[in-house]
Amino acid sequence: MGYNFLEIEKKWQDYWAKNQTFKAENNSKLPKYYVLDMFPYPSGAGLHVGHPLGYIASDIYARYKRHKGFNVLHPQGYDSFGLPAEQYAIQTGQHPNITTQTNISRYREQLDRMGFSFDWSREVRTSQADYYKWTQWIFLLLFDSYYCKKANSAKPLTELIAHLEQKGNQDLDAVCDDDINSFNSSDWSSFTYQKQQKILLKYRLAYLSETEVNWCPELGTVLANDEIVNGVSERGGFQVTKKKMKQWSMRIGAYAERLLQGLNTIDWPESLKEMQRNWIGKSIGANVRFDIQNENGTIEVFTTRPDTLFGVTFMTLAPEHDLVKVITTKDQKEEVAAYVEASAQRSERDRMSDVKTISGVFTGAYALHPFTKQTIPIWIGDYVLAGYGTGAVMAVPCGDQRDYDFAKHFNIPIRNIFDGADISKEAFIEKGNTQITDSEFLNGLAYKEAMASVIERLEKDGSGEGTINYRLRDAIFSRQRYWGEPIPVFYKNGIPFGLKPENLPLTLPEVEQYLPTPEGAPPLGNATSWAWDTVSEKVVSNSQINETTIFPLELNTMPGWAGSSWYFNRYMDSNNPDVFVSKEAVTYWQDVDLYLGGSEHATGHLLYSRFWQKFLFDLDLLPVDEYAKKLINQGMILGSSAFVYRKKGTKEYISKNLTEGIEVEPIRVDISLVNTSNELNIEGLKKWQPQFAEATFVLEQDVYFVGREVEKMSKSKYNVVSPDLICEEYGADTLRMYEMFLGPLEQAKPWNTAGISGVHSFLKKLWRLYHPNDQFSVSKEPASKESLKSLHQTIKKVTEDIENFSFNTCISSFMICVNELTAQKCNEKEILEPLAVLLAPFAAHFSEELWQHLGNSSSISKASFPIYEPKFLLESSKNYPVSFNGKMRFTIELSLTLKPQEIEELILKDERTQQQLQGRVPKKVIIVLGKIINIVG
RNA sequence: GCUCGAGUGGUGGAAUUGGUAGACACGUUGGACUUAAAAUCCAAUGACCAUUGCGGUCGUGCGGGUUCAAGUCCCGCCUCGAGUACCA
Repeated sequence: MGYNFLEIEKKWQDYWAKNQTFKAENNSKLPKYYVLDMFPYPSGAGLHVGHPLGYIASDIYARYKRHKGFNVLHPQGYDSFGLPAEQYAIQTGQHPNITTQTNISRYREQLDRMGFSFDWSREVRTSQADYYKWTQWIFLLLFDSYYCKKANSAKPLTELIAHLEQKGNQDLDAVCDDDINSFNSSDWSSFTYQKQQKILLKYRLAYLSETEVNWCPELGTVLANDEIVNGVSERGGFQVTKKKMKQWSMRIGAYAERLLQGLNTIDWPESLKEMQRNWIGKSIGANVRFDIQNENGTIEVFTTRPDTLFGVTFMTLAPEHDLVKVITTKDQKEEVAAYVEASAQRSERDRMSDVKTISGVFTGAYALHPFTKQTIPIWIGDYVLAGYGTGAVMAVPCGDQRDYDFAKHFNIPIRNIFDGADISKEAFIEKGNTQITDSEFLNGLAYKEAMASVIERLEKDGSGEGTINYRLRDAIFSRQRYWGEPIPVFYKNGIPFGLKPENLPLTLPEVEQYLPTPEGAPPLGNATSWAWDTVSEKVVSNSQINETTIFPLELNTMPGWAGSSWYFNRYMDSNNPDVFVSKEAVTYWQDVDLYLGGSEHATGHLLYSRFWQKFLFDLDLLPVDEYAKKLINQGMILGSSAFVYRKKGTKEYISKNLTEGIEVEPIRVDISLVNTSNELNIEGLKKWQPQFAEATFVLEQDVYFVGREVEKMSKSKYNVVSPDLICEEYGADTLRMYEMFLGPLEQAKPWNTAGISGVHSFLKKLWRLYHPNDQFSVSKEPASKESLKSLHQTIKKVTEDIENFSFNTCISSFMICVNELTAQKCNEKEILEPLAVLLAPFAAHFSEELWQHLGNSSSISKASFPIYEPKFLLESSKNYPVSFNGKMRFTIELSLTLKPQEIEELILKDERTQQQLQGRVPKKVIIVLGKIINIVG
């Protein structure tokens, strides 16, 4: 009996499940460690070999930490609301819940097969009412909070109301919509209840607003930017238009600065932090107000270069800017109207893809320079975006390339205010030490001082102030979809009210049709009985509501990121029906110590979840305001698609190396029809799809060679490799180790089974070493010095490498160790015992089996990790190996005069060397001119 | 365009952060065992030259530089990947 992985793996998976080996306790004297994976969306295609990469890595670390004496929380769950299940429901009428359940069971089966040490007793599913109850609850908290800039924290809305009652909105420093007029306390009390609620909505962190969205009439839904390809919907290819809609939004902008600063406190990949920084897009500058000539009012602009204020020769407004209508002169009216109309027609995609075309039109109006009072022509141009800054810019052609191009195009004069700069060809955009000239009080100053000076002056004159702008937009929270969390809100006279928390969850109703209603309302509009039996009661219980009336519920659902923005906290206490997470649980677990997931979530999930965490922290519901101390992005495992080449317009397929000079269309074929030498199974292909049944093949050396291309693994590309087949053929332990051996964790790499036999034979080799004649056998004799040296070298290397998440080199170390032990014919218990524990995080089932053979009755996961003891390496070293750089002539000459003894003396004498060595034996000493230059060891 | 990241044998990838480049594995070649195959084990394997021995020369995308010493640091390019896109 050899290494029977199928039997061993089944046995231990059953054992772990039965004994709940990996259940984490919420109270323990052990230090805690929380290892989290980004939970998967259970898609119909099942897992492919790319999915488990991160799970394997986190599982290795979680198991390692258990051996190191930590109480490890390593949970898993499902992000189970989402579009594919809904699409499937639309096509087939099957309830998304059924699809989701089926997919989850399949995922669970696959995950179990790989031997992950998840604590399944804490599983969460975002689509389950006992989970989304709390998602809705958090929504209500956001709805009932505002952001106080003075405290730099979210606060309950009741505090805002108290302030408004006392002082109106005077002396209030809160984040809000920008269309609020000022009022005092008596104004406030004179407002109708209706009006008061409207004002409050402008402060709530979850608020309703008119937002421009990508509307697809055919699909009856709003699309995200990445669901639109070339101006039409990705799904179906339908026309997409701009539409203003009332949408729920989240004031994530209030947290922009804290989200930015928080990045400095967490150990996340620098590239990911950089992405978030860019996404938040902080820019420091000034708002400057220009009076309009012959007109009441001002134009406010945002600029990052207030130092160039004297270089302004025109201004540009976004076509959508409110003032356009007001200031345009009679003469220009027609032209301006036409331009505004034209740019409204252009989709954002158009405007983006066509950055080179310069367009604009003069309004006929003039602004006045705040200092010189000179007149400045006001233009309209679509290179200015309504949504950023103030929707208007002061154009400084000498210092900004776009302004420069615009000025050149329309023959607007350019003023050079940079001393000695050449602006004959392009703008001078450096911010260095170049002095500014021709700028009154700024003359002779450079960028930095000029900035400060201008801002000071603007603030004194009241025509502007230093300010900070963020690119980060508030996040739209409404989706016109069925398969998502219902938003727990109802309307009275158009004013939204939150349900009472005790009435949650507001469950998703049954509908006949998953499509929008004929009137264009979201799918929830199809619910005939929704809630009115169950919810009307709850609605009525709200004190503000007239009890006899029933009010409409919100028909939109929440976006995909709602449920995933707080799930990591739920795991800490996932079965608690009374709170989203208990104080005790969160006090013990605090935060995630290690979070693993893909970098594609950089500006989505990973930003929104940080936002919710900070919000819940502000309300004193969580102890920390960053939830993940360390994050690692595992690289994607890519597929290697196979292509056949059809000669254009024929049914003739040409082997890869013969296609040169022939016009061919590459067609993807299923990779199971291709072997590792890229030879095609032609008979298989003919059966695979009818289009190939009649095909003829042009071969080279009697075989058809396919082309290969590395791309994302996907069902539609026929390049998916399932882990089940690998487990069948080699076992889960081999799969786990091979995926790690493939290369560095963070790196993207194509899947390739070529090397898997190496990892598999490593396990077989180790198995054989302790199963001579197919019987388990260990020697009780003390181990040889050589074996101990091999073992401790491996302990040292593996421990270091696990800590650095360098799992690929760990596996190399194991292989070296086993090769050495085999060569020494070592089979001592003294070696095997620690080696089994060392290997346990990687080959979990394999180690359990050996552990049992060694006579242990409990799981190896309770064993403590072996400790490296330097003495085993020291004892076996007798001499200092010394090397010299053979290329250096004088080095050789000197070394010739030094005998090994003298070198040893030199080493012992040198204080710095001794410090550096700290008792270790040097591997190598570099000596130049009789001085120790460097020691390696 | 801008911002990050990466370029090492036939292949995946190591290299203790400036110290013998190519660990480990795949593949290839040769050998052992076997009637044979599978499995297993042993040896060779960066390139070129010399192989009657020792060996020698060149080599980490390209061109420079710093250093006793550079895959690693600095300057200038080239190629690929990711993110972002008129952000004032």
